[in-house]
Amino acid sequence: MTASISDALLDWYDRNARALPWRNPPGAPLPDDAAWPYRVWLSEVMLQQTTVAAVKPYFEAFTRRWPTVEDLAAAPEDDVMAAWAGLGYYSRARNLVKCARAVAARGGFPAEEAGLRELPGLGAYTSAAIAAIAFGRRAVVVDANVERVVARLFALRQPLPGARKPIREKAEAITPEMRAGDFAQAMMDLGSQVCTAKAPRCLLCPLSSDCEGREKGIAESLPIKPAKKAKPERRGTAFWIERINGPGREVWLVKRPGTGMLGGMRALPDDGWSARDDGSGAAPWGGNPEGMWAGVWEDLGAVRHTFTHAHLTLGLRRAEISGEPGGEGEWWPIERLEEAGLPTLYAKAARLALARES
DNA sequence: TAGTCGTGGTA
DNA sequence: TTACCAAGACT
Repeated sequence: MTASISDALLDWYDRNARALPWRNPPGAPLPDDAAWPYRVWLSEVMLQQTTVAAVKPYFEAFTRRWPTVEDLAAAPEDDVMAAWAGLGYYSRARNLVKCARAVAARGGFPAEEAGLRELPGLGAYTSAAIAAIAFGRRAVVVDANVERVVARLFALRQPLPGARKPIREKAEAITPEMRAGDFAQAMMDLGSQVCTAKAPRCLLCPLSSDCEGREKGIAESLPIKPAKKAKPERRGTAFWIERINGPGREVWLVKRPGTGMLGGMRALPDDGWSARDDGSGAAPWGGNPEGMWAGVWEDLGAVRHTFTHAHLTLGLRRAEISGEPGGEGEWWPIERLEEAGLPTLYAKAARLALARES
């Protein structure tokens, strides 16, 4: 019975696999290409908590700019962070560089799940996925799609996260010896296109005749998840400091601390807002906005942004100065602001500031 | 274990 | 508009 589940799923995958830039066609031998594990690894890291549609342009840009893991290992971390801007979860980008350098130093990716698991940014899911997809190893690959499909297939009513252990056991039981990589990707394709979180399309499902959840009429309600906490509302202020330099204008950018929210990313200076606290309203280099440059501030309005665990209303104030703002930072030509790699929050603020200009 | 950490699409 | 959520890792 368990063997027939993987057979039915692989048959479905052979006919319905999505064509993706990082994907080997179903049933095809592993590519004999030194960059193949690199491309699998890069795609898997990018796909962590991130949709296929969002990843595609970043994957194309990264592989065009850094075709091999050695190229990425040699890149300045700042360049990689800037290239990652907009994709979110920026600790992934920091770990990406660490991992690339570790892999380049050891002469390639480990082919076994245990070796992969020791690399920065590779947890249980990603190491299993790379072992199976890039190297053809039998590995039990469990992501949110697999959790959903398995919970429904076996009518597992226990709520998450407690259900993780029985889910893993069931996933282990249906993972085939051969084509484990295709099987993993088939489970994820099924979860994203057929066995979806809302309104599963059981009529199209190759496993519907095996599905206990469907039989019992509870598939759509599974897996049971804990209620989410409400996001707090936060307020903060960012500062758009501009100067004229020759023919062009420049804006003062800072770099955020390496850890925490938007860690390591370029940003506008702000008043110290965080997911836990409102900002002070004061500029970071000392004094309140009415002090040092009394009267020079122009109120540009505010942008809204939602993070994983907070809503933020970020007010924006503008000043044009001739000296230096003080503190660490750099003047950045506004003409080339796209290249600064601002995360989306500050990209929104920049659009607001520039919409008010000229 | 539970909290932290982005973003954009969708209903 | 709001709430959910997507190929999770780390602490």
